[in-house]
Amino acid sequence: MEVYGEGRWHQVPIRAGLNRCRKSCRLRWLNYLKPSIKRGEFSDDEVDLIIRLHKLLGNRWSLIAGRLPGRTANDVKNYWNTHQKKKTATAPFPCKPAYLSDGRQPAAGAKNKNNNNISRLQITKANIIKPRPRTFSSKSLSWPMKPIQPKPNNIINLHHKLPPSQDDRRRNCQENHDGGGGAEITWMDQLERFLDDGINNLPVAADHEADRFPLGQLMSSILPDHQEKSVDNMMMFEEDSYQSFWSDLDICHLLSDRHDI
DNA sequence: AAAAAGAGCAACCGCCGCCGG
DNA sequence: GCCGGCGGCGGTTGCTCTTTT
Repeated sequence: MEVYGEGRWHQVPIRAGLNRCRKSCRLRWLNYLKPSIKRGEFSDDEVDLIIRLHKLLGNRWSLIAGRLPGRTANDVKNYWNTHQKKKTATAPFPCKPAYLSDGRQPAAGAKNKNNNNISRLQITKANIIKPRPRTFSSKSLSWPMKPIQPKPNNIINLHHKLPPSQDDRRRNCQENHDGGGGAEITWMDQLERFLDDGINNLPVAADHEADRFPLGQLMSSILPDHQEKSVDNMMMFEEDSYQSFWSDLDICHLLSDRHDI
């Protein structure tokens, strides 16, 4: 029996006679119809994990959902937008006040053109870094903090520690299968290990200062050539270097680019 | 009981990177 | 190098149900 669906979504609406595009079918399957999807309320453990992962990864819903068996990115996103956003909305950090386009704050109960509550849609936006998945290349790699220019070999080292490509992993598997390779710890293994072992140590309501440690730990675990201390030093260099580090060094891309391998 | 407001969630939209021609 | 098709993602919208007034 031929199978349509994952990998062949364009066939699904045709075969099923549905007046839907491939993307709608895929979304419906992934978010609702897939048998492995877990319904119902989030458990305390799941909520705790979401908070910790969101603290670490930001709005990378698919990545967060990947650590929650049976939960979809949409579930996690909806949960966050409806439950956690309310909680963080009152916190002084990292949220900033919501304003209308004219600079005023929305009046209580104010509606937009779609009759939706403005307070719901323009609720204080968390000041979260939003890295986009991007291929790591010599062109895209930039170093953010001018006072500490990396030595050229730092960049080289960084490249050497990039997550392996699919071809690399295939090669490694083949080599290991052929008896040529040892028990190599892959980049993804390191991330998995960090998430499994280290995530529980992340402070949920940590202040700005405490945020630095797990990131430094993560950095040094992914990029062993960088000493944790130096990573922390770099991050303390500027007031908002925490942001700079994530956005400009694009470590999130390292985390996200290959998570589906 | 009815209207208004709030909340939850599935679906839509636009953008992105990858890949093959 | 360019282009089009594809899968995938995050942000946003709109519908529906529930709660409040």
